[in-house]
Amino acid sequence: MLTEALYQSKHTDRRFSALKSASFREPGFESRAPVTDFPGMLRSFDRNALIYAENDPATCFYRVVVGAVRSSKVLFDGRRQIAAFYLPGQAFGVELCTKRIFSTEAIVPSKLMVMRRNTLHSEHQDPDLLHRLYTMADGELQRAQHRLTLLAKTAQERVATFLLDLNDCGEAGELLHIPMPRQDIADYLGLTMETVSRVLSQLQDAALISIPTCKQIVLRNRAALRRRAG
Amino acid sequence: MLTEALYQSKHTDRRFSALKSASFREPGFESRAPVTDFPGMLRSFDRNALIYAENDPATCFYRVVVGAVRSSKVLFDGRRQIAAFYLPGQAFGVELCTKRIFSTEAIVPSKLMVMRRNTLHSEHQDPDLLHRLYTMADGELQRAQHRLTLLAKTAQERVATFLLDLNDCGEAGELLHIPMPRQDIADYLGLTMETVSRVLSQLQDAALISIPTCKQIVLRNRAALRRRAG
DNA sequence: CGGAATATTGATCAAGATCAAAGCGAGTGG
DNA sequence: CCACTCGCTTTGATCTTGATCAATATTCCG
Repeated sequence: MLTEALYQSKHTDRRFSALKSASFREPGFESRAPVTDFPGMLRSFDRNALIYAENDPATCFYRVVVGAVRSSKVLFDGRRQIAAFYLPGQAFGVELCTKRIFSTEAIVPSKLMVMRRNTLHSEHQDPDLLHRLYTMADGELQRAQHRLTLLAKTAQERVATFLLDLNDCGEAGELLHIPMPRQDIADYLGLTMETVSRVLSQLQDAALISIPTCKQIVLRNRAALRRRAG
Repeated sequence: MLTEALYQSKHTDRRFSALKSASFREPGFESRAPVTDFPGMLRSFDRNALIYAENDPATCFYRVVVGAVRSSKVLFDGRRQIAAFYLPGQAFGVELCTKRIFSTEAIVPSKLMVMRRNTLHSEHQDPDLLHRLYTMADGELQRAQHRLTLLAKTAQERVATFLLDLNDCGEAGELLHIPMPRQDIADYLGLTMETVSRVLSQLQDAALISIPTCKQIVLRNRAALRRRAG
């Protein structure tokens, strides 16, 4: 199944109109990074729309302008592992492989800058571009390796780590906007939805955070949170 | 603390003699990849010798010629997460970062090809080399992301995955040589030593593997093992 | 042969999963 | 405008997996 951006383009209009609906406004997820240095086409994706699927040829890479994206893989029996979340300003799909290993989906209605990779197979001609791709892949590697330490951590530590990481890549403020549902967080951390929810409640009881709505979390005591993150 | 290869060189002679001892012979871990295409110095490291430490400046990258290497990180309370193992033919330390995020150590007496990175900051001059570095970092990324799926897996699945992965990067034969102790496997998979040992025994009882000695495992039924790997 | 390090096996315990029910909130239609 | 519904979240009760604690067995050395 080919689901790369070209396929998506058939539905762009419908999706774009969906984007304009009132429900789209996601405070805290406006574009923060300059996108002008990233030539390509702007495309819109509905909530849960597939951006590319496992085994698709890797013809494009992407940068989130507005919204949020998850990359994931489903095991034979339905368990799902989320490999990464991408927020505005972050690039993804920069791996050098020809076939996608994870599929990616929009978590909320999102706008992505899409760049075709075959315009990049002139990579050898443009060491600068090559270097930038390498740098992006390297960032991805750093984050993946950082996440491997989750294997050694408890549920509390995993959730605390998640909140702090999300805080680092979002704005500096104490109010965190959580674009993804609890199930996504669970599949990202290797826990169940229920455990994530329980741990968040515990952290609230301990006055480390507060949860005004389930999509908003206030970090009340980042130092203590960092201590619990291991 | 600076522990890059230059520091190590002080001890090279002593280590090299250790390497020559009879105990060094590690069947199945001879050099399999050509190293001639990898200019650099050959250095020897004792068992458990530090190759570089967390926070060291990243001045070199490496390729295993003989032996086995682990890269790891220790949490504040002593828990350890192993990020990767490197076997003969595999390169490591190719991240673009300036400071090391993980430390690396020789698991058994090892010989490494060491290449200084500052000879590489002429990267822009050599797009071919840049491309090769990118390719290596990309391989590292693939493996790290693959390993993230461990978070969703049970102990049996983790151990089965480990055995198959080790088999993939070793020779084609059914006899697997395990250079690392059980504790390393445990810290790699996010389990305890005891659980690793128990699961291996279970797999042996189920006739999927046999364990002639604790450093040797025979894969008796790879298809079934793959099924258990999730 | 002997002793230290590493591995295996057993018994118990606890963290997190599972199963189940209730609560909440946003969008829909009467 | 309110009630209804559907999807998501929270909370509770119980169970299972893997951790922990402890003893024994191997292996690898000098």
